[in-house]
Amino acid sequence: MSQGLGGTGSICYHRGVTNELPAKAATIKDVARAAGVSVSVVSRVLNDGSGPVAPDTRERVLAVMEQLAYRPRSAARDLNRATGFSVALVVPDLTNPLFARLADRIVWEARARGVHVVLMTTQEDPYLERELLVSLLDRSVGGVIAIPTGENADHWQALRTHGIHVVFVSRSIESLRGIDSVSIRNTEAAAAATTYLLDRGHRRIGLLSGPSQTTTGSRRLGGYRGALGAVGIADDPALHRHVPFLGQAGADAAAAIVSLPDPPTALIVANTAQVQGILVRLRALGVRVPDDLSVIVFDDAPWMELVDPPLTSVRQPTDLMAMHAIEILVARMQGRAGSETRTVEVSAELIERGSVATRPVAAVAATRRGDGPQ
Amino acid sequence: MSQGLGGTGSICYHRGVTNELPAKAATIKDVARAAGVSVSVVSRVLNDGSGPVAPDTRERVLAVMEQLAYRPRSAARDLNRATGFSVALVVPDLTNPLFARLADRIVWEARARGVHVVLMTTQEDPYLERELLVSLLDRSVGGVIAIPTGENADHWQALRTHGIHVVFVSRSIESLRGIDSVSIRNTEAAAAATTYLLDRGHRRIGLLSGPSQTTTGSRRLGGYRGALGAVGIADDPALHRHVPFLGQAGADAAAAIVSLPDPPTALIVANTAQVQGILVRLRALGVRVPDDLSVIVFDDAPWMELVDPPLTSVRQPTDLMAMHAIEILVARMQGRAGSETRTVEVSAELIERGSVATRPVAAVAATRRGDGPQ
DNA sequence: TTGTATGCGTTATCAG
DNA sequence: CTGATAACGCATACAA
Repeated sequence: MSQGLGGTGSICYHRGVTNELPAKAATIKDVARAAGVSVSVVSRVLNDGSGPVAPDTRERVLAVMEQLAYRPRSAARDLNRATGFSVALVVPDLTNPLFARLADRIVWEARARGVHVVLMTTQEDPYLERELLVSLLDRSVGGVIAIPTGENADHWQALRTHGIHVVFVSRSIESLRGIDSVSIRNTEAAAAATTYLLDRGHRRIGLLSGPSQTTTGSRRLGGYRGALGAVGIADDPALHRHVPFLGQAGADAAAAIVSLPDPPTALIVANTAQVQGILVRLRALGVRVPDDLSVIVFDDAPWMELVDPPLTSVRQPTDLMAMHAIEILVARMQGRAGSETRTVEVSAELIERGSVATRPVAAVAATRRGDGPQ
Repeated sequence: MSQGLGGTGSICYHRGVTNELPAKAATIKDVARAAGVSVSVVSRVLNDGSGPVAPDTRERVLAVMEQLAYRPRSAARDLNRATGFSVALVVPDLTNPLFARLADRIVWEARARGVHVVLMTTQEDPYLERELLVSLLDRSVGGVIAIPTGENADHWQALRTHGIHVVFVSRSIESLRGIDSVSIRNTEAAAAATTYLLDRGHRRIGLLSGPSQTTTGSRRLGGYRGALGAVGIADDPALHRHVPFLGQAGADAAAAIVSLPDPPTALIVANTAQVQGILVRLRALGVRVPDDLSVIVFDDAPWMELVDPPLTSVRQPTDLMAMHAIEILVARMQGRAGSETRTVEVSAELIERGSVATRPVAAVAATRRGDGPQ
């Protein structure tokens, strides 16, 4: 199945040139002296609008800073402010392409605003998450953008009490009113995916969602139920499973559902972290997609057009979400942004590919609103 | 092809409960007063081995800290040290699964050692990279782990001159001796992949690698050439392309190579960032894999077993690389780790799946070493 | 417009 | 074992 490459030993140490010694960095005082001014003046040219500085003086100071390769020390500046100007990004893990994309864009947007991002991963573990939140109490960051596990409501509150702003992305915590959040319209997205399947003749539709304590888990279930109810289909509990994000519970649930006495003809995989595992299991089970089972997955990824069949998916506007999140957070850190909490919801998009088949069912309700493929 | 979900407007603001006011955090002085001791004592219990403290005194102080929810302020601590104890992680982008995995593991390993990691992405842009490196001169971090673009050798040096340690991962910079690095054995891995194809009867083998100024680009080409030369095959320049990491140059190059008068029967995609695009293009061109063209890709990803056919790939031990990188960096930041630079090279692994066909070529050299599938 | 002095929270150096 | 006190590098009232 696999073979090692490049020899037997897996590690090799190689000794090379010697490291050189560090030099002593210039301080604001050095600059002041070299420029023949006081530290206050230097400080003022550093923070542009903080006070009057004669044009030529500024020029001179700037030159000296350049020549001395002076860089203001962040630790010293932060000591005066209430908190640092960095933000923490707390995500479950980076192996999930959705989270990786979100992180990528958030880092990008943050850089554009001059703020550093310290990255932390919870691995979906509430205990680990709690530790991370506690470590953030050192005020090294001025705010946090997070995809929360769903637990630790008290610790999230504690952060805010300590003056550290919080913005939830993708998921949020229901019991925690008063925290800004950015996400897709989960209810509507799930409802639309369900309706899409209904429109194509499917009547028994399965749903694999995230844990019920996450908003993505509960709301997507809500949307699914709503769409089903709208056409008078009773919710069959056997067709739905809340599965954890990690582990193979998703695959197991998929296997269980397709082996039901009266199996579904379509399946919505609303647990982003589980689509890989579920698809692999379905394949192993010999379930043909879409002939035996139509499939729609959350969320979209580049490889989905390469698999057989190409996957129909719900794509989330990660760029937009990242932008809103960082924008809100920075606004809060700078004191602007009003006192009311902001809840931004953006639309997801259904990407039609080949994993959904049309069922030749008796009578497809002809009274459905016309939101089919364009 | 796609449809919006959840209504027309894409954004929706929702006003909710009011944010509450931040409280003033306790300082070491507050703790000292409340515990009836001096700040020195509190400082000592904070940094465990820094001085003698009576057992019961410690107990009392600890209790007060707990009760006051005291958290030492990082900015203040850092002001004394030479640099902060965080590290920066500089990667091209997180949409590349390899880099995302690396980042995930590095963050994990870092947390285990109590160090924060600030994430930065270069988007493969040398100018952007330079800006980032300059911003690091504020000594907010004590070290950097990076996948360098290949340029900015001077700026990397500058960092070290300012006392900030650097460890390269995956790629390194040839001209920069004296910087620690961790990577796979690129030459050997590429040679092994090439040999694997040779063993299966392929004689015209194409290679799509990264830019020549990156070590992954140059060394993989070296390994490929070496393997070819070892069996007396002349290197045909038409079969090899250095392509940038971003953009569709990879797809274009693939298209060009397969439409050659005498096209290759196998292709090694050694540019990790380009495999998606190249595969999509090949499919669009109607090139059947592996019937028309055998394919081996760097690096492995979970979805590769889902595509048709499942992709044979070279997997990199990201966990191991992450561990070595952070270990070396932390060692340097703590002053341990000798003066000679460390170059760690780990083995990659060939994952055999279905994208390589055996060619019924006249005479497959029977004198090859037996490193076939196990 | 510029300089002086003080504070930010912690660590480290000493003397008790 | 404990407690003053001086850095650490920068920002900022306030005085000149």
